[in-house]
Amino acid sequence: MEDAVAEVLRQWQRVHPDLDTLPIAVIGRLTRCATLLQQAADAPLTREGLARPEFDLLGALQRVGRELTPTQLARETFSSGAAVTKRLRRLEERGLVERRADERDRRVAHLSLTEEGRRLIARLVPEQVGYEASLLSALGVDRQRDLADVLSELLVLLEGRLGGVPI
Amino acid sequence: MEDAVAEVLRQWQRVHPDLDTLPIAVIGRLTRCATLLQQAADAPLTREGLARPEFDLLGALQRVGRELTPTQLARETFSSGAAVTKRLRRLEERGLVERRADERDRRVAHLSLTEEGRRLIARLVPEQVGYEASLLSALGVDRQRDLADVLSELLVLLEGRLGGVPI
DNA sequence: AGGAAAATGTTTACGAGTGAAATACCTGTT
DNA sequence: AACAGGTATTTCACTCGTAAACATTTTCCT
Repeated sequence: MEDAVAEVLRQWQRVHPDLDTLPIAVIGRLTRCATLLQQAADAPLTREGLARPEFDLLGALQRVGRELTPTQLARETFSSGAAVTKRLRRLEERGLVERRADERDRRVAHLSLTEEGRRLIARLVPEQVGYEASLLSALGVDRQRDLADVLSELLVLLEGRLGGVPI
Repeated sequence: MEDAVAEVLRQWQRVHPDLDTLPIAVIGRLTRCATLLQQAADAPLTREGLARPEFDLLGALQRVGRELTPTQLARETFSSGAAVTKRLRRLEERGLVERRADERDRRVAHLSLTEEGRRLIARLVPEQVGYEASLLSALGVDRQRDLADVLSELLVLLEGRLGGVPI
């Protein structure tokens, strides 16, 4: 069985016979897999009325286990400050996240999960990860580990090259 | 050297000691790599005032080597019909793509590259692919092939499971 | 102390994608 | 011929992310 990118590679090869198509094979498949996974993997979230970026934000608060400022949340979820502001508004309105003012520096806010947010995320994370595992299961655990390892290598290189995240 | 996801995995492990984090290792890294690559890899395109999805559309016309209808373009670029409509409007305004009416069925349109579009894409594709190759080069060609192979396996599985594209 | 510079967070204007509805057209059946 | 049903494409209303501008507050330097 052949994937959807194989035909694309053949087409490019025919039009540009001298072109090295390896980058397309890697990047094309990477972005395609990411798109499909993001669509598919969000089913448990969507049932709870959460979008993936909102889930990521809640998850960040859960996994670091302490309050975070909006800027820290932006770093932690690899997103812009403006995006975090918008997501926080929705999550605060839903009562999943609460805000505490810093008494020393009046610019900064400290965000934490409410009791309800904690309950939701504690229930949702195992469900979500389990569902993701089932999506990947056909690949076999060893093959998944191979994939995670190569991707980790690539990630180090990309983050280094593109000006990694300074602390 | 460690990638940005490794710390996230440790944090989850500490909060949910019984959680199998392999799916996060795979999917988290996959989406993070895809994001970084898409930001980084678009530099040559951006210089020409093209967005990635517009480039993909032009590329599809170039590599199949014949006219395509909007619906075929949507399939070919994995996007929705509405998105194709919007992109076509911009590309037609820029004179890179032209439209021919079907004389038999007056609903359908046939899109093709203009001479200018052909010139642009013929120049841009080798430049773009070369730039992508340089982004990946630190990984080594063999490792890139490994990656492409696992991703191809995964893609087959995902496309099969998520209701692949019937002809 | 005092003002420039930097940092934090929010707001704003805008562009792009989406699903659903709308539009226009074709095809087959009666 | 007429109509039901299906297809191709566009439009619409909406959501979300972004970059840039903004307001506020702190820090730094002299």
